[in-house]
Amino acid sequence: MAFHALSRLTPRAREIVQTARQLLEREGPDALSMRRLADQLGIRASSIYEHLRDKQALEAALISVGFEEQAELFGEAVHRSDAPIAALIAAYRAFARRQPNLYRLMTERPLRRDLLASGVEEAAAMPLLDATGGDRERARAIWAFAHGMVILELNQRFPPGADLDTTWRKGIDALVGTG
Amino acid sequence: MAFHALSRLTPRAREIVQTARQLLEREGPDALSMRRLADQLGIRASSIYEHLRDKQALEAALISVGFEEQAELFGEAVHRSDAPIAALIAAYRAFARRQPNLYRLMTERPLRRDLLASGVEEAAAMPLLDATGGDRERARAIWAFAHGMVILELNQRFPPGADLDTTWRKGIDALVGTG
DNA sequence: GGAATGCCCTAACGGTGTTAGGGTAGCGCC
DNA sequence: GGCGCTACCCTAACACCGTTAGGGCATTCC
Repeated sequence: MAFHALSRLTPRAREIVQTARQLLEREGPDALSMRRLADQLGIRASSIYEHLRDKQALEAALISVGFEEQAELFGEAVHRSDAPIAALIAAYRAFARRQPNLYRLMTERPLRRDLLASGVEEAAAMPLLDATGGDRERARAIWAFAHGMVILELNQRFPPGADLDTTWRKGIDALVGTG
Repeated sequence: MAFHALSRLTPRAREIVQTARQLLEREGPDALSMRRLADQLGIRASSIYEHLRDKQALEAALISVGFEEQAELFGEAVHRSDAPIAALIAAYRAFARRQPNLYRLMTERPLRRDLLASGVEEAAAMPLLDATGGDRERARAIWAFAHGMVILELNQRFPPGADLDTTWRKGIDALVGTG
């Protein structure tokens, strides 16, 4: 199911995107260059353009995959639990920690929505909207808190000793109320 | 007072940082290259290295200035208002909207604290800690929410019609409680 | 056999951060 | 007056980046 976001790509393009993902996550954002990626594939950088229009398209494909996986993970979390919001938030944090570089790529700049696989952004957002009973305001506030916590944590902006589990819990309690 | 963060730099280095700030804010992050900056100054890129160790040092100087200005603005907001947290959050949002590129630079990656002017990060964080009466957990949760809202807004991640003023208000109300 | 498709190549362009090594104008000091 | 020092700038080059132009070579299909 995780390959649907790439269904419009040729098989070779899919391979390239998969390799790019491993490269990004294993060696960090600076390693995700067309030349480094080509090295990894055993070809020259210019050959990549035979399969993907440019680097933006590559990044959009990676982001699409990320959204699709989020949709799956978050939907599952909501369904499995009787405290759906807390479960979803835990899944959100886990996603970011497991693949911090992909998470950064997905959030650090405005999205090129015209390059994304259609529907993936909405699919990733849906479980939270479900969990809040369709309350968009609350969903947005919770999302903002979760993203803020995740990215400040990834960027090591909290003091070393900070008890972030407690901060998460208190923040969620406040924003969810009796949800 | 906004120049204290640069007090360890030579006068020429200060000029370069000021020019860099204008360039960053007026033409965006891609414009902040050593060559573009040098053009703006009427010199060659390599001459900049006479005054600043490298680009990281330049960015650290910009970030230091940003923290110092935040400290001043946030401190003022807290002192002027009888709803200090709400006032501080409004100032936080205003800072980010007025200089989005500097705000991004300040938050998008882990800080090189060894390169910052000493004390500026703490000075910027102090007003919020004051406003929460020293409650670090609450301060962190509020900060995470505020940063999340700001950066998602800057990155245009909310739907076009979203009523963000309401989201801000509800989020703050929930996190602040009767504060 | 001939055409089309898929995939890769070399070579180059203009951009990036950065370094090595050299120059020159102005100032204080003997 | 001349010496040295400081502040400031220079050219040339290196290795990297994304990207394009133009060419080659096998496999597949008619």
